Amino acid sequence: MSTIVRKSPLPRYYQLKEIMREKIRSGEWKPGDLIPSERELGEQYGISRMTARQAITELVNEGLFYREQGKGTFVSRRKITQQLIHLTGFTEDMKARGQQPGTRVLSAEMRPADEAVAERLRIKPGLQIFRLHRLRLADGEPLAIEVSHISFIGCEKLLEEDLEHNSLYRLLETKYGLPLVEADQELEAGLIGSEEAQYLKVPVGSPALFTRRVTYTERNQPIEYASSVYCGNKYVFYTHMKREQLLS
Amino acid sequence: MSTIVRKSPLPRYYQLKEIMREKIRSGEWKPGDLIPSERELGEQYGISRMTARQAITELVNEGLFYREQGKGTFVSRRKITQQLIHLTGFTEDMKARGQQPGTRVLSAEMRPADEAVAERLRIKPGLQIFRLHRLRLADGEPLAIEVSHISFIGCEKLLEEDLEHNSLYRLLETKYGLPLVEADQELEAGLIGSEEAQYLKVPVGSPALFTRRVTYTERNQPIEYASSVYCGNKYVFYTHMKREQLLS
DNA sequence: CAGGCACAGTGGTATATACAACTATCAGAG
DNA sequence: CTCTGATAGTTGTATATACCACTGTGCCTG
Repeated sequence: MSTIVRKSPLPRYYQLKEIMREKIRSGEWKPGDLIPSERELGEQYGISRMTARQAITELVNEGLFYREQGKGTFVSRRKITQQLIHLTGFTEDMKARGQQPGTRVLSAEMRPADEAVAERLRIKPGLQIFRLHRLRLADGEPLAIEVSHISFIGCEKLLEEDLEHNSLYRLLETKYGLPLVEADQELEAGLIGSEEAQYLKVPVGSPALFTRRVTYTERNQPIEYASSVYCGNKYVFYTHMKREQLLS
Repeated sequence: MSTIVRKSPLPRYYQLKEIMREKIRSGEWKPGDLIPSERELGEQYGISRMTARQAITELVNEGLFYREQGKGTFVSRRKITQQLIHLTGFTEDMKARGQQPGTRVLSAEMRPADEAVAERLRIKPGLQIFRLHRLRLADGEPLAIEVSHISFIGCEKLLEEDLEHNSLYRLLETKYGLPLVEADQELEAGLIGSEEAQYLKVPVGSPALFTRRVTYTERNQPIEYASSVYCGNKYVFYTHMKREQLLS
């Protein structure tokens, strides 16, 4: 069992968060399970109840747990609430769900934008853009196919990146200085086609969730148009909605 | 100035949250402003630093404040256009899309909550709840089937409402005084089953978009659990996402 | 003048403690 | 049998305290 140490550079509540995340990932704690009480966790790891409580509270906020007064704290059945109104890439999304993201690059190339893509990226058709075709895995299993079209000055440098082990979004934001501010996304139900069926290892005609997303950097500049096909029976999209703004 | 009292039924940190919200609403605290320190707030309102900190932490989580270590806590600069994902019922949703909503009530009854529903509504299994089964039309064409489970004190009065010509959400908010504040929704791709196929007039095995939604009224009290099946080829779900950003 | 250091103020982490509110269970009274 | 009350265990709220990490200021030294 992992232990929590004083000397570690990381705070104790953070260490406990990671330990509990791992218990979910590994399946030791399953959805609906009652987890040990705050006092129990504190005692078990040699930290105070309030510190354990802080770790739990943050995971509750992230949607991994829910509490019921007088009864205890439980592992969520739905995995995410708040977090997903936030724009996340596949990598971040999977981590938030407690699954291990994986990627296989099927192709990466520069090529001219066709009309549909050009319109979404607000560029002229025929301009050279970076096109990335990836198979996405969760815990090693094929989950989705994603085609990204990226357009910015110098985007051909992406050809030299290792996109199997790096998050595209993280790269854009850190190395290329392109903050991803917001995105418009469409979701639609459909059926798996023959080409996708091979990659995803499911029968043709299985349910599929199609998503199309335009991601914007600063000044509402479109930078990516991505279209994905998720296996319908392996992926649930979560969203959180608010009725009215708290502030006028 | 408002004060925080011990006798109040509401917790102190909650009272302070409301006070600070009001300061933002009223313009006393403007975006970018430095707010008083945790110690200062505690002293000012006669509560401990940790209690003040809890109030601030929750407002940070809600995006109203951001903290900078060593400097202080500031009012967020971000526009409050955050709530781009509006919580809407079917009626409002269709109107926003420029289509004519229609409804056929298939059944409306009181009956005991099964385990799955009870958990989502955070009530005990077996409690009597209102169950509404509706076929939803857009411009006269069948679009979706929706089953709503509603639980609040006096919900049996809904049996007498005309729910073919009134929006359920509007009724709850206006007549029953139950504001619908937010909702968690799941979306998943699937296939149309035989029963649904008849109502929706599409072949069995057509693509379908399944949604499950828990709607909350004040104080995070779940009030409705609705599960819907949309014809996959007639409905697209739109969402707008923002990236969580460190403002500084 | 330039650089460095001390200091005060801020949020960040952590503990110990106490009681309230709520839930489930069980024993006992009626 | 049913109802009541006691009880133990849970999360929820609240306090007091302590020290750490980081930031800005300004004084002091070189």
